[in-house]
Amino acid sequence: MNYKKQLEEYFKEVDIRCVLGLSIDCVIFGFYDNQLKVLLLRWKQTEEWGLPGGFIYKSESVDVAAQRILEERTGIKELFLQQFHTFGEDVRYNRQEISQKLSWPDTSSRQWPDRTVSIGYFALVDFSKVTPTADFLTDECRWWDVEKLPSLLFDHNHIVAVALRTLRVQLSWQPVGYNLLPEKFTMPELQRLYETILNRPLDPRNFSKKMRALGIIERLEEQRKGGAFKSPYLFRFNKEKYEKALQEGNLAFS
Amino acid sequence: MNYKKQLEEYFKEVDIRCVLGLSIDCVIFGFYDNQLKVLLLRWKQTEEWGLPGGFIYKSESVDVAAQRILEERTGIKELFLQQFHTFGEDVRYNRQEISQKLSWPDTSSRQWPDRTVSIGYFALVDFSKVTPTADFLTDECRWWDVEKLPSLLFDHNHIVAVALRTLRVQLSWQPVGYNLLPEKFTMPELQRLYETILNRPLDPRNFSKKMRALGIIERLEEQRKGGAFKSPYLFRFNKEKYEKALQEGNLAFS
DNA sequence: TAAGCTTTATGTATTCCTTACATATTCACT
DNA sequence: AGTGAATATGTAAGGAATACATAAAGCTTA
Repeated sequence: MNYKKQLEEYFKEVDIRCVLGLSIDCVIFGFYDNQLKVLLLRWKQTEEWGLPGGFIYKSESVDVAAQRILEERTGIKELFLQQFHTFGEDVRYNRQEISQKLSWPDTSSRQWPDRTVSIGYFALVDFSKVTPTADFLTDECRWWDVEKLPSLLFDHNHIVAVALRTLRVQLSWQPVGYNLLPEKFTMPELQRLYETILNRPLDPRNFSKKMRALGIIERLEEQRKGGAFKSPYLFRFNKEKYEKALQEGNLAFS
Repeated sequence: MNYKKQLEEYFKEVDIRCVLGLSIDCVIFGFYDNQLKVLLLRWKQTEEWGLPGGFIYKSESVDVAAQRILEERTGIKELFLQQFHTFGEDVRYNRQEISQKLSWPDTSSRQWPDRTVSIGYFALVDFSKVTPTADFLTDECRWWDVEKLPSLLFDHNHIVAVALRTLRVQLSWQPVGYNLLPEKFTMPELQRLYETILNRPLDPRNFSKKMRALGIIERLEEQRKGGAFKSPYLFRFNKEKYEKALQEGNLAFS
């Protein structure tokens, strides 16, 4: 089988070029249709889904590896990317089960150690800018509603849960959410984003007041037409003001 | 030289028993004399200081390894211990320089890869409960004022800086500071702790009000005698109330 | 083209939290 | 008994968070 051969080659390459026993897993968040989405890959010739991930070259910074993996496996460049936790349980998952599910070739000749420690990164991306594309290891790549994930490979459900918790905490600290929206967005869109991530309804008057008080977004004259209702104004995130507010410490959101 | 032999043996053991290319570094914070302290070790036959650290057994959870290392190298059990960052730069430090400084034996025969990725943990301990003790790799173990650290081995100054930043953020989020104080403490002691970590003065009336409003400490009838001044009341941290407040989300401190 | 439906935009009163600020008290020491 | 040093504490003002309701806009469709 061609794929199996490819996989063997890949593992051989990894064993030679990469740091043994370490991997990177990326939780890529996007926002669409008022839902927080996660980008998942379906492994070739299986119905098994998992997070995009990969390995670290022997003389490569882990941060750079995370960026590279993200780019290799999703085509996304320049995004909000942050390390959030390193997963080092002694038993992260049933290795035999995984090997079976993915029809992995016999790995007994590999250099790879029994246990893999994985460094978790999460990314926030503009949903509209991503074209999910499967790569040589996978048959399919698509967004999944974070609330409706299937049972994932490895300990990836757990990793997503930790990433999500981290995202929630971060959102209360600094307005990272902008990274999930296109350049121009409306106030209701922003509110939906917050409501979705924080998982609770927010009052539109208070939300608008608070967001505008932060002084890091600016209202454009443009409005978004097309809906069967009053056209909302468009806003834009102002990075300079954001950096300034960051330095001055006026950034908390509760 | 006996020590050099010991070191060789140790490295050999590590190569056999431990996960290759991964290490753990612990930043142990204590509080004394109104100063935030960090526990450092001086390597044998050198004047070089570094963080306590170690390696992970092949089938050991990284969290457990961190606890074990802490216990092995400081005698401390049961403490607040938390993973805060994984350091995976391609060049974390000048390896040759380190090898020279520590008079390491020739390591060319080792299994160990060129680059080590280190998982950082920070610990908060009751200063009075720790008896700094050097181990077989070190000549001396003592507390250093976090503001007056010497130039440390590896990238340990950087690791301490990141740990400190994390601690500051955490302190604004939840009252982790209790872990740095003995069971009974006075309000001024608690205030000094916060002032030290946050690096700014706080108003005693407001501080007391706020702390008591959190509802997680209780005032005892006891007072601390001995100073040439009004005896302060003793307080105790109430863990049950704390857990409850945590669940209800009433824990932020700004 | 008018009515209807849906969504957006917005102000005010109340409460709560944060901040600023000064003095009386206690205890040991002399 | 007086002194010095640290502790304990209340109140007023300002700012932020919350609760709450209605008018206007834009498309649909009758």
